[in-house]
Formats: sequence, C-alpha cells, structure tokens
Amino acid sequence: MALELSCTRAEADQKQLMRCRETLRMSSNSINTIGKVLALAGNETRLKILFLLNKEGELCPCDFSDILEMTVPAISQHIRKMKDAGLITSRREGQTLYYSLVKGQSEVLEGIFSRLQENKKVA
Amino acid sequence: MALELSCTRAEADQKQLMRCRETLRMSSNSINTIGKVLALAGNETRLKILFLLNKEGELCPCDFSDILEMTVPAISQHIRKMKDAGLITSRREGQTLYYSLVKGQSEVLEGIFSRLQENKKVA
DNA sequence: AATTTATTTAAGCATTTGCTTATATAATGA
DNA sequence: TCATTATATAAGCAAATGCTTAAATAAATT
Repeated sequence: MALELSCTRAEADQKQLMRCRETLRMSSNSINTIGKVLALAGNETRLKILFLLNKEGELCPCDFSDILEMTVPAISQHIRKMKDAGLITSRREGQTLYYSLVKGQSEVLEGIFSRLQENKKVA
Repeated sequence: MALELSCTRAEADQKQLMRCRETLRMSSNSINTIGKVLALAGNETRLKILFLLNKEGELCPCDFSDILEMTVPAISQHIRKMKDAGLITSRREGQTLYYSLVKGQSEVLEGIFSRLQENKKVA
C-alpha cells in the first residue's frame, strides 16, 4: 500500500498521531505477548479447556474429549498450541498425560477465569 | 464423531467429568460472551485499535490508517467487527467518524488495557 | 513378543480471516 | 451541481484455522 498520509482533514492532530505511534512502539512487546494469549483464549474450545484446568487442577486429553464431545486428536491439537505458548504443562502417569495451567503465567487469563467463575453477563 | 467414552482408564473420575460438564453448562453464556471479546481482541491490529481508543478517547479511521500504516478499508473492516460486537461506538462530525470505546462494556478489556499500559513483560 | 490403550502427529480439506482493489455512500465546498 | 474528502461496502483471493481420518509413539498388559 501507499504509505503517505491517508487523511488530510484540518483537525488531524499530528502530535496525537506521533504520540499514538510512540505508545504502540513502547508497548509493542506486551501487545504482542498479550495478543497471542488472547488469540489462544479466543477460541471457545480452548477457553473451555483453560477454564476447566483452572477449576479442576489437571485433566487429560481423553477427559476433555468426553467433556467437550470432541475427538481426541482435535483436543490434542488445541492442547499443543497452548503448550507451545507456555500456558499449560503436562505430567505423565503411565499412559496418561495430565495437563495443568502454568501458574502465574498469565494474569490476563486469571482475570478472565474469575469473571467466568462469577458467571457475569458482561464480558 | 462417535460420542461414546473415549477413555477407559481406571482413574477416570466420572463424577469429575459430570461436574465439568455442569460447570460449562452453568457458564456457557459468559464463556460465549467473553470468547467473542477475546477473539476480537486476539487480533493484533484490533488490539492496537482498542488500546489506542482507551488511551486517546476517540480516533477516526484515517487516524488509524496513518498510525498503523494500513489501508482505510482494512481498518474500516476491523472497526466494523468491533462495532457489531458493541465494543465501540461512533460519533459523526462532518465527514469524519470518531470512534470510541463503549465504556463499561468489557471488564476483561479494561484489565487488558491496564496491563498494556503498565507494559508488563508477562501476559 | 503381541495387543491394547492413551496420546500425538501428519495429511487433507472446508471454512474463516484479513487483506486487496474497486465501487458506493455521505458530507463538504467550489 | 460537480468535484473532493472521509468512510463503508463488496468481491476476490491467499493464508490461517480447525476439524477429519489415518498412521506413528509410548506405556501397560497379556
């Protein structure tokens, strides 16, 4: 795309635009990190998995398969994304892999859980 | 898919599975609502737009186009999704449409903004 | 060792997403 | 009224997403 100014309106406040760019530049790391967490939690299946892990402590893929009525591979692929992002971790017990939240990993998530727990009407 | 039990391990706790299903059923409304907000905020461009609106009060599509270095139609389409979801609203002044956050619409978002503002390393 | 069970990984595919360009709408000003 | 400006909408398309089924690992059991 052309990168020239797209807007020539008289009220356009160049200082504001520069300040906004600077704001984004300053926060780019956290925007990026939080954006990834939000993208993961923004899928209903994954949000349910995270919510249940928060409530129950640990669960295995086949538990989720039963609870969410989805195939095990479908669950496993969601789990992988969250594990890759460092949101969850696993512990093996025989053939079973128990997944749990990595504690203190995301305060954003914790805020979300408390809202879900309270079952608020508003997001 | 087949809906029979996917896991036959001895430790599978049927009470826990039923409790989890019930938990989800109880929270299904908030899971749905919050999930939609997270899906919207989980896009980096939209997260930036929301973050800037929170900081600056109101901005127009061409401001965002300048700041984010994206075409106006691309911005406009992101804005539409958030407006449809009731997260933002608009005010016309001549040819210019000023967008702003619908206050008190999402405490989840407000939690995210405060973390972005503080520029935390962790999400 | 062979079979069963729990899980992961891979390949394939339909749907969704997010851009692009072109066109439409709305308000302003000459 | 006609051109300009700000924005929205539509159509098209490439990339990403989320499932499916099939095959691969890994541990336990026979």
